[in-house]
Amino acid sequence: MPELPEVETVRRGIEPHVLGRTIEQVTVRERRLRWPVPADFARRLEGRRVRSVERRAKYLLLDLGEDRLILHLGMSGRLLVLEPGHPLRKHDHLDVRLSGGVLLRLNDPRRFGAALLWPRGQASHPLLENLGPEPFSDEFSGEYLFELSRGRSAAVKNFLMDGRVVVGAGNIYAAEALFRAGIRPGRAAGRLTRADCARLAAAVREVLVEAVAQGGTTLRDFAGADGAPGYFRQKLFVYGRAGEPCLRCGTAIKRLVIGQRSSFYCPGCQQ
DNA sequence: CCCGATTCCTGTAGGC
DNA sequence: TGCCTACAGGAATCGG
Repeated sequence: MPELPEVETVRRGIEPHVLGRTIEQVTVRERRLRWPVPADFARRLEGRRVRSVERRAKYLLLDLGEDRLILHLGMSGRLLVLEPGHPLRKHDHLDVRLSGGVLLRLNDPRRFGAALLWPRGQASHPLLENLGPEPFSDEFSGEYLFELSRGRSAAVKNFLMDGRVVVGAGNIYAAEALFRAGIRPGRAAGRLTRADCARLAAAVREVLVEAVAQGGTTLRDFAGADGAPGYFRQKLFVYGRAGEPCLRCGTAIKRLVIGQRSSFYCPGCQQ
């Protein structure tokens, strides 16, 4: 389930292999991703040089000059760096062959991912224009969370996972950040105190930094560009641990459904 | 604007 | 062994 740390891990994994290289051939085997891959996708990529590899929220952005390539891994997407001619596997939807014998391959069983183009002439892209701040930016702070959450009745976990509030936190890291901040996931966002928000903003940054350092979290599907799993799973305090003792206080971790998603928390550590 | 429910999709796990 | 169902979830979209 690629959240910010997983996408950043993929970005770091592909950057040294694709930066500065020229796209020689593009193969689209399946256009039906989250949105259809544009009909002229291959034509607009071929011959372009990769000028930068960046990440915004959970999107990968490759600057190709005339266009920026937007890639999203959905929840089962993998972006692998391979050698040309690597055997095809099921759900290998997209191949980008670059100079120097590099093959960038998108595999995505659930097809929630996306491969789109953002023409240079357009100032913004609809998918990117309403995104909130990056969690590591100065804009994202306890005070920011406090002000934005006033009057909001939504559960703080949903608030945290709302990309208009802050980007990058999905189900796993929202749960872990709330644990570290000592806040129950079902609490109304508007009832958080200033101190709660300060701890929460710090916890979000902390958990994401640590997860990036571990190469992300692999539960089942996720792999970096080299196919290796992430190791943050070993550092999860609550996610997926319903019924198990809290690593901090020993109380049994509880699971409840918030916003149609499993949520996990420690009744002892979180109020 | 805000919020909750629904929707897309396939692999996997659990029940019988 | 095989069939069925529930579940996993990023995030757009829709209805209230």
